[in-house]
Amino acid sequence: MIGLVIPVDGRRDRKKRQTRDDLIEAAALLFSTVGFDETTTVDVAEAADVSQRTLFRHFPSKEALLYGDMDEVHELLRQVLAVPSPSTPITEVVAGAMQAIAEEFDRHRDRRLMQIRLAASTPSVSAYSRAVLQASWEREIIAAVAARLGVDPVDDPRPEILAGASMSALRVATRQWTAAGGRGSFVDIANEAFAPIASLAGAAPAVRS
Amino acid sequence: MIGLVIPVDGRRDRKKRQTRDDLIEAAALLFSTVGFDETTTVDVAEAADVSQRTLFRHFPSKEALLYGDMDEVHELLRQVLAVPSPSTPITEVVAGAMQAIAEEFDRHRDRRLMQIRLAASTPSVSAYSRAVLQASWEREIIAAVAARLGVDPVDDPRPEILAGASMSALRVATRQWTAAGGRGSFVDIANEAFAPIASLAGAAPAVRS
DNA sequence: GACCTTATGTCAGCGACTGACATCCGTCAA
DNA sequence: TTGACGGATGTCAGTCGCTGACATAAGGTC
Repeated sequence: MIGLVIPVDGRRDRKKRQTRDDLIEAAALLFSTVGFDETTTVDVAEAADVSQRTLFRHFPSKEALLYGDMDEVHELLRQVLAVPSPSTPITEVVAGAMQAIAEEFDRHRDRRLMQIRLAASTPSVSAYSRAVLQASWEREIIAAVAARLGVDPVDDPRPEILAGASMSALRVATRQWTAAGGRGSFVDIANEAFAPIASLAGAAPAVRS
Repeated sequence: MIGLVIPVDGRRDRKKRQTRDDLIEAAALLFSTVGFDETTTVDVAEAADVSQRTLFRHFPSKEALLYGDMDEVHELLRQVLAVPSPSTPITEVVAGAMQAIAEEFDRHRDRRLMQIRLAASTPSVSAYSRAVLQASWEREIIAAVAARLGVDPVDDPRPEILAGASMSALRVATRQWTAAGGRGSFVDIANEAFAPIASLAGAAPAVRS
């Protein structure tokens, strides 16, 4: 009976969530079978049995629709990066972020592989992945590293450099993962790609002039 | 008379080049005064006294039009990164690339500042800058570093990590530059942002397992 | 001067995305 | 239960980036 104490989202919110999920699933199916550019947003809307206008009320763009289930990754990142202990080496802070993302990718292997493959073959998707998704993850990492170092990320370039390096390692890992046909643990691949950064502990001294 | 030996581009090529330049200049003026989103491609085409169709024969997108003069930067990069001496530390390879880009930005200060400001305020421009422009520079750096290390950039993540870190430093520098109102030497700002990477010489051991 | 090439104009059209308005249906209070 | 409110959706018309197809004009070549 405990669960009932919490007023679970009402029917309205559930229905909204449902159409959103329907759209994401319909898009995933069509994009992966027909192709991203070959599928129109009207196609997706009809497959989800809603109007195109509704689709664009739920997602700001066709690309955002493809990555509609990425909120989870962002939320995970935020949790993992929250309150980094002042004694934690910064390389471990970013390593934790990489680990969290990689584990999530392993958990949703098929979906993530599909998205990575589409990004590799479709320029607009690739741009969105880099400039919107990865950039937002990067900002989380920058904020966390800056907080851990006690510096202002606008003045001190180190948080952003470290975050950028990590995102590069992540991109290498995803490329290797798909090259291997998605076989094996992505966590392992990501860890190896991240190794050159992990081994930097203690490097990168202060740069104040 | 020596110059005449070289068959300078004929009238046709000169005219083509001219309309291309006209489009770039018309776009720069309109984008910086009216705004990027507020200016239509038809507006730019008319300001350059050509048809919209001609505009899209010269540039693949509105964003590419804004950055129509970036070929030079890419060409510069390619030259600076060509044939890195086997004795050059890799941090100096990327430092040279950063230096080349920064000097070019100082040479075309006003134009670059305008582009950076538009990227900071317009999402689609920001995405293009990151995912197309910077990504292409990154690829040049990756190739050069990989060649210098004698490794395959698909297997070894270090070239891409180093390139990604450099691009992050560049982004920090451009942000600091515009925050300072574009005053001062961008080369100096870029050098300082790059310092944490420059001081890594010798770090990042091999990662082969 | 005839012939091919190529840059440009014109036109029609597709598809992503948006504002405006109507409608329908949860929600909640009377 | 009912009725009022609000938010989710549908419909419609429109803007704008971008493209294919075809015609034209001008440059380059023999």
